[in-house]
Amino acid sequence: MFDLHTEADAVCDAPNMSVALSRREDETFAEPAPDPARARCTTCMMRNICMAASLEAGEMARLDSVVRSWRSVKQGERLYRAGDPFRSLYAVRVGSFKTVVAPERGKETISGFYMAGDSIGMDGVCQETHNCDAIALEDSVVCVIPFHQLEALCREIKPLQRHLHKMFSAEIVRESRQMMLLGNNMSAEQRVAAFLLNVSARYRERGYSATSFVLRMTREDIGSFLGMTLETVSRTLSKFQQEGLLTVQGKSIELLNLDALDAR
Amino acid sequence: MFDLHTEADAVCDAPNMSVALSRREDETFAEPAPDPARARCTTCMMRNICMAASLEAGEMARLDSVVRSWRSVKQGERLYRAGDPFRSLYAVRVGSFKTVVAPERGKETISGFYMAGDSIGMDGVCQETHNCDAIALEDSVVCVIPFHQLEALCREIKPLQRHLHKMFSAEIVRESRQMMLLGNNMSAEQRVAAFLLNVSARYRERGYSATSFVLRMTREDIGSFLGMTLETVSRTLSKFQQEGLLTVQGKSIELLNLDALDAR
DNA sequence: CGGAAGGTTGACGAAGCTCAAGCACCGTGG
DNA sequence: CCACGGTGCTTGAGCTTCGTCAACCTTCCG
Repeated sequence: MFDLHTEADAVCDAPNMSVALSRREDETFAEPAPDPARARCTTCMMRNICMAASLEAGEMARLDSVVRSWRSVKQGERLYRAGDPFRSLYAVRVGSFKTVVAPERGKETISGFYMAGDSIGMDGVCQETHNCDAIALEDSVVCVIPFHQLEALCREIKPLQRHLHKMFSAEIVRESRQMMLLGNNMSAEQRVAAFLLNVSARYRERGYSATSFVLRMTREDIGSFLGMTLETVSRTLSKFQQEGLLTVQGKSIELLNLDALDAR
Repeated sequence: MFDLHTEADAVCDAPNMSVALSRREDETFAEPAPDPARARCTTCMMRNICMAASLEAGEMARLDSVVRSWRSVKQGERLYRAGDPFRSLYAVRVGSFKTVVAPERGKETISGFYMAGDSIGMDGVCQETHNCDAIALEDSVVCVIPFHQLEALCREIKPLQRHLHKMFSAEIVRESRQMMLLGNNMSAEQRVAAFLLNVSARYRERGYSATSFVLRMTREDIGSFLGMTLETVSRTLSKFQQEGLLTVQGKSIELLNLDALDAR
């Protein structure tokens, strides 16, 4: 039921997908029997932007043997919570997630949005404890990548080690860009425009339309991510619509003028 | 001139240090002759919070053999610039740095402050190009850690690999905390208080006073880092002083009530 | 079909930005 | 030694943007 063909379909149809997935991850379970239906990097649609990127066939097969299980997470459910022990990285196979950081005092903040092909959980390595909640924005599926095994493999496969380091570093760069967006020399309009262009670019990378897409998150999520209120997000989108930069209908967005958005 | 004893002195006297350091890094130079005066992790005051943390003696010696050179950077000079090819991580041995990200358009932003024992440059891994400028806030010295060699060593020394991954992850966590601080549900007062407490804690970790220290950066730097103007930083500090939370005299700060600051 | 969650829009106020003026500090050069 | 200029810091006044509060609408799902 999850062979190459239907898997490809599932990925392509990700936004509407609601296939019932019954097999659950059990990370403490020692050595599950080989399962022809389990995750396979070698055939995954996301292999070029995921952990396996730039590996040769033989190396990818070895990675395959580490990524033995996947897990399905329903909309609104948590993949992990802050404080959970860290054991694995997760590669989003289908669907999308938000990560939420909650300070001791103060309101919780969305620290990132992740879509198919992105990896989640790297924040957990340093204290061996997850540092945020990861919540599914829609019904989703992730590959489970046991971190100790991945580290062991990285000691043997240089390109995999290199790739893991690049993933860590890319997350650092992504966050430092986000910090720049939040640093108050950027107006609400600039932030929303930058956010839309970012989402657009990521859809494009994945082969979807760069100009017409559905935002999986709420206005409140966007506001939290961009450091403003949901009202301001809403007003800004309305204003952009009035100016003919885009059309917005609830969560559906159509960008009409990427250049003008970029010029903000 | 840079043996165990004077090195320890140099670290302790970091803020006032102005020793003339003449030997420069030459990363392309293949195999410099062993130099008794070069950096030594085994005897470095910072070894417990730096790259070498948690290594055994033998392992540390191997790391030593990779960290063969250091580089001195005068106040205001750049350790590297955005766009420079990435080859090495740098561990701050003496002094302190700020990192500055500049977008295509828009004002540049301070993305971090780094003091002795911190490592800089992990943002460069993902594109093999530095992603920000690193500028010395005072006359400083860094250890040069050629990244390819470090990766090679990580494939052999598991605790070093683990430590490198934790450093990456800690940088991610640090940035996501900073993003939370910038997300606008925090007032200027809360941000400044959190900043001061953060600096305080880092001085404490390094054995300096947690309540009395000199800020090496300008008000403008702080403002950029915290997402506000230098005027607001100045006003906030003045207000804290009026309320008896601290005394401020230019760059010299004395914290009088850590708990009250924390309660902001 | 009804209720809850999410989204839009308006009115008002306040936090913090901008602009401006003046002061303190420090290294340089006469 | 002091004068001087530059950089950084402080403080004030007015203004703008965006947050807050509130009312109402839309959409979705059980």
